[in-house]
Amino acid sequence: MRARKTETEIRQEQIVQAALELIGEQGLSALSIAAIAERVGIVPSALYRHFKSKDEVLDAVLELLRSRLLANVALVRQETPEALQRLRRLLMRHVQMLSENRAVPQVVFSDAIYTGHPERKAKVAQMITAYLGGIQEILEEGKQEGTIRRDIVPSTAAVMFLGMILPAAVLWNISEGRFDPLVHAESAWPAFARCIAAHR
Amino acid sequence: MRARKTETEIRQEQIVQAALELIGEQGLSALSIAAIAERVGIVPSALYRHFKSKDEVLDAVLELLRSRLLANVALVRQETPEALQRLRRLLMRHVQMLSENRAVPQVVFSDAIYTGHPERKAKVAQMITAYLGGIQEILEEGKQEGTIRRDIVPSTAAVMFLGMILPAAVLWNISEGRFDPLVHAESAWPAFARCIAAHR
DNA sequence: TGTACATCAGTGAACGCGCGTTCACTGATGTAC
DNA sequence: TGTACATCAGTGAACGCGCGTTCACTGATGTAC
Repeated sequence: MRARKTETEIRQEQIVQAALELIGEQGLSALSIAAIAERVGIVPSALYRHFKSKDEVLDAVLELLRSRLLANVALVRQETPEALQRLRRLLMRHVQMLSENRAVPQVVFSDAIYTGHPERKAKVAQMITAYLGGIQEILEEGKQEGTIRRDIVPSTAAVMFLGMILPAAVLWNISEGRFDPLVHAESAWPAFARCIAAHR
Repeated sequence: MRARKTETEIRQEQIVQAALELIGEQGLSALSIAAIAERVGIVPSALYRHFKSKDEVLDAVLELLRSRLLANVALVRQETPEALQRLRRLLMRHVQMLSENRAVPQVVFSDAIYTGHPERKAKVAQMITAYLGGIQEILEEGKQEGTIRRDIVPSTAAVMFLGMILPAAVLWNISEGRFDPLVHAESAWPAFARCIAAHR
């Protein structure tokens, strides 16, 4: 059966979305042009009408993840002015993003996306650095407000913040969903907050 | 040039070691039988005198990593009796292990080692669970000693402990070594310790 | 309103490369006599 | 001490499979007249 003819722009979105889902389900290493095409409902060679190569698809996937990741930081800044509240919400948002989008950690962790592509590795590095930068900024502001301890080093605390998310993502992935990142985040947050909050 | 004939037992060790190094340098997805053989100094087909398949090599690599990882926990228990000191040393040991052995995170994070191999995924899961279990035990004992806060949930704190290591490993990897896990660990530890230590 | 034409996404066959794996053969090493 | 033999690790050629990619052709869709 011949697939309905569809504009390139729409097909590109469908392709990136399909790739994202497949990465989340089976990991990046199992991602193939054939699988993407099948999910979109076209034949593998038809995909090349919309992307020049598999690499271009991966770049587009990366770009989508980047925008979603950084959107969370901006969103949280708008939601509430207080540093600790912002971080708490960011944590919850991020953890929720995980369950909706298993692809995030799969891509960040994957070596396949890097090897032989230094510029792509740099892009992921930049993406994570930007995210950490956002967290650091919130921490800095909190220090000035007086809600965050003075002796907290923002760059360290930002990485520790990631430490509530990354291991949870790994465990969730490896335990076939038995480990619940949301439960962990809710349990870890009070300890983390106590750790960085100024004494009342 | 023909390679010197060598006992299977020795060659197996060489092969596993070579695989471990290659994974650390280039990632699991770039690991090939040809590359392993070249590093050992034999021809690809000769590798099959010592291992039945690439999967068997990977299993052996995994087993080696498992034993090294868990050895750290046992070692630290012997070194010192006090819970906080044990954790501190475990952290330092683990971080140092990272710099000597980039393969650890590469394997744990890789999806390629799992896809289509549920029993191997289970093995990694078990390996991480055992490691976390060791940390939990130390925490439990610390609570009984009175050096660790009563309201700390050991399972949560154990995952947070991993949170000082995993993100550091990712950042180290992605930043091409610019981010230093050891520096991070030393900066993060006081905050973590304050977070879980009982008030004096 | 109807017809001819241009555009471009979809198709299936085929190609080529990388890579794990097999196999018949080689030759080094240790052992039996 | 010397010779014949068994064992088994090493070799290179070849195979087959998966997968990304190309290409000539098809046919749906929208536009010009």
